[in-house]
Amino acid sequence: MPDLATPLIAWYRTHARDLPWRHPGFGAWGVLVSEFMLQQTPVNRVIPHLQAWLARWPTPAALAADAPAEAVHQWANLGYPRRALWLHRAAVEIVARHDGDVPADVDALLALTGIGDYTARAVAVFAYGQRHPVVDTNTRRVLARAIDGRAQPDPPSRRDLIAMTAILPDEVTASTIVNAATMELGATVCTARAPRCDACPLAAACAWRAAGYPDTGDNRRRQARYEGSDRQARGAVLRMLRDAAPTPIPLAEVIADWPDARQRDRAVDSLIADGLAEASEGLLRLPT
DNA sequence: CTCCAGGTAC
DNA sequence: GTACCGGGAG
Repeated sequence: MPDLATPLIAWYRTHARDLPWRHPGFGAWGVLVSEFMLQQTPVNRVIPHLQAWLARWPTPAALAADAPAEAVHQWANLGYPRRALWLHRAAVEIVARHDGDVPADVDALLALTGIGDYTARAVAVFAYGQRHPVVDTNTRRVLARAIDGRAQPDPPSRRDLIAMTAILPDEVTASTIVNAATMELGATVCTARAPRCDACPLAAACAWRAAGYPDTGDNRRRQARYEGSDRQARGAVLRMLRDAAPTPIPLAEVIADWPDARQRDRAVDSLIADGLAEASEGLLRLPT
């Protein structure tokens, strides 16, 4: 196994982007909120929303004291609005179970709503300085190329955590940097479509490069089309509720001009099932 | 068309 | 293991 940690650390020192959540003292709550927003959403779209969110709710207790509707409304057009609901639930759980302090223990973090393997370890590592493997889509791609010699990673699995652990230095501070540097490399250099291998600190050690950049196939899931999808319909319903909030909307007026009435009804029902909307007396509103 | 600091529930 | 969940930018 080649040493990837040393070149990653050296590269990160000079190439890391200056992102808000990387500033010392940003705080565990700030890190947690940023990680929720960064789930499937690019950095540049997150930053303004993150700052507005933390200005309004500087602590888990502040968010927990407001209605879920406020969280869904503040989430605006970030996408995957269940994350807003989950973040609110997590804040309530943090107040109930941890006296309002974001827990540092991975298992305690995993027990919070909306937090899985990635987010739990990201908070434990980046907010609390612990040594754990932090594995996101960028990390999986870097490891697939540098170690396995494959163009694209397999679908996420527990093996990813083992693979990442294998390249982490024993020393805690260095392991934190390697976690961040691997994600950063995947986000800015070892990208999915047009990697800049001439600028890569791992070029000398990369198995994919050594093999001549073979096209090893692509086992990733294909994303469903968005145009005309149920997701688009849900987004339209929720946007209407946000724009009207706090005023509820008569059910008969909810995206009344949507071309597919069946799909519109399905969208409303699924939003209610997710807890993102509530219906009563013929009116639809954000969750109270 | 593709991609994106994932997680949940079945 | 698979399906589902937004929206914007390239």
